[in-house]
Amino acid sequence: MRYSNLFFYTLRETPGEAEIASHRMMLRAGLIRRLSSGIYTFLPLGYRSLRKVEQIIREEMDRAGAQEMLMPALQPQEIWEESGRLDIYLAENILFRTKDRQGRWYALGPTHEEVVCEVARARINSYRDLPFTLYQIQTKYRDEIRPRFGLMRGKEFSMKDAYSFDLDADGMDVSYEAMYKAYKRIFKRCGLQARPVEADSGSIGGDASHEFMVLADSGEDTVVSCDKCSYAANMERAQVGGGMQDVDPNVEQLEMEDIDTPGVRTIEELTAFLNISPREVVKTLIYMADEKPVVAILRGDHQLNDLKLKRALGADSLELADDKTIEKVTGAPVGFAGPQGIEAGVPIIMDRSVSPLSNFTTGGNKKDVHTKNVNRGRDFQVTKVADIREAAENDHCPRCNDGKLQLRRGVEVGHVFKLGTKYSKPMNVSFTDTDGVEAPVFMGCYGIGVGRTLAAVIEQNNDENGIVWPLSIAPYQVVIIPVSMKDKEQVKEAELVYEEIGNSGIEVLLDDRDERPGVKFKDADLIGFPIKIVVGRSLKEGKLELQARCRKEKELVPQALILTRVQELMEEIS
RNA sequence: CGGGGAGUAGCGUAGUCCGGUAAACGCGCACGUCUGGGGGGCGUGAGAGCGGGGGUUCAAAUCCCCCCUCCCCGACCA
Repeated sequence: MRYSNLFFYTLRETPGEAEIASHRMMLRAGLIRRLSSGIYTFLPLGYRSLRKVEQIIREEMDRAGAQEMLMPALQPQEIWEESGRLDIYLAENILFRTKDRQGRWYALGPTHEEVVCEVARARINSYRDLPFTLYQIQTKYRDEIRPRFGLMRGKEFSMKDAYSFDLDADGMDVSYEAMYKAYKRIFKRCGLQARPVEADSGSIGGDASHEFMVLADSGEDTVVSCDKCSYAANMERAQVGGGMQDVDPNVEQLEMEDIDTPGVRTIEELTAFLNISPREVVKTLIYMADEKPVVAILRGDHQLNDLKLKRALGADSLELADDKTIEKVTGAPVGFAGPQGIEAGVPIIMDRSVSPLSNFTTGGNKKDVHTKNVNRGRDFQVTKVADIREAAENDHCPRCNDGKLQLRRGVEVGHVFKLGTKYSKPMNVSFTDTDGVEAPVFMGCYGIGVGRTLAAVIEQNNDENGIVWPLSIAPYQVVIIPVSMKDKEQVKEAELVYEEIGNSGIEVLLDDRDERPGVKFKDADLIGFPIKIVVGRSLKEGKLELQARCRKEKELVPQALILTRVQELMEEIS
């Protein structure tokens, strides 16, 4: 391809809409263009890279034994009723829906569990028909609450989604493992450092799941990892280790005492008012779990993790209680709750870190009053002790003895789930086993955000001049720049090299624009082609300049050797 | 949806508080010219009526009302 024929543009200045590196650079390099919030056009250069990511995914999925198919984006609403997910998705307002001329409802698929189940059950009769794994690369539609960061979160986005079907849980584990391994290879080939972390399965549901995270400051998730062992988890799920010591029996339990704390509601206000550490305070939160009030208590310097609380309670829904409920449960307005004197029958869930505390300060369950020297056992009883707080920097690792937890930001590029029979039961995907008994299949589902992966690659591979594409997914592998289009010798040589390299199967772009050299160099760096050949002043000595985008050094290569040297360099940087 | 910010030429912005009579600047674009190894110089020129609608006023980018769009922080997810 010649620049003179290429549909592209680059922007000198950063469009105001872009905040993070990948978004900025994709706009500046002319890879994508926004049509509307969360909706993007892939321009030719960006689309080439996107297709390369897709191709890597295809190769690795096929290698893992999965089979590609293509399901419809437009889905009749009935199948969503059948799986029982329609209400949930409608409540979340995430579906793009439309009616046909007959008034029937359709949804633009936000995901494809329902459709794939419909397909699979048509085929599966006997245990002999299992196992298999299907996948597709499809555009998904989700009315996201907040699209952002360019390709990172869109209303329309490309996703590879795969679904495995197995006889039983063991089979499912094998399929899961195969996908897990394939994912590692996919991200590695894309030039990404992605790390699998334990994850919450969210609205897709299911038992176990891992997310593949790319560490980046711009990431929307927080990744918790151990500095000594391999433990890593999404903040949503991250456990907290450390001993669960009990109260020191030698500490004398002092008399409870009320303190007047007018207008003091938050932990910050309280610790400032009393001049004590938040570690000596117990914070009391009132939640509604499945419509019933519960009390959660944790140390003043900790944050509650509501997903963990929800799991500890085995609840389906969990939300903060409203002011009215809080008054009813504690007898005081918001901000003065304490575990002592809670309404009878309301369960109290205590975070493990509260266990060793004695004579602590907490809300007095009266307006403008806090109470000190509160003690568990004497002053209140807990229903359950559990790990319900958010992990914090330097917390103990839950898996190894001496590790400390670290918090980093990450981008979720892939997610693998063990679904079990969550969809196969309602969707009636079953088979007859060897005993002639009908049983539901065990499913897994496996997603990769294709565009998001592309963005993550740029997030991880860029410098002040632009993108530094890994060879595997660069829009073109090599760019040839004749320094002056007025120099006939340079132009002639550039054309020859362009032919030679192109004929060898390498993807090459010739910058035949009559631009000043600085412009050509800047564009090449911004778009980030892995290899650059400059035909310039050294041509007089019969030499060409060769440079990898990811390296500082340039080398002079005799004309006759350029193809060989390019091939070697490609080998070196891949 | 709650909180914060912003819509002025293809892009980046100034002007808005304190209304004032051809809407400014840089980049990009076109033409000419000098140049030709990191977004070059000089000159000439085209391009917006200020997100949309309504109102106030002698006069509105600027003040008031309504609406739309975009970005950032939170809940959601690949």
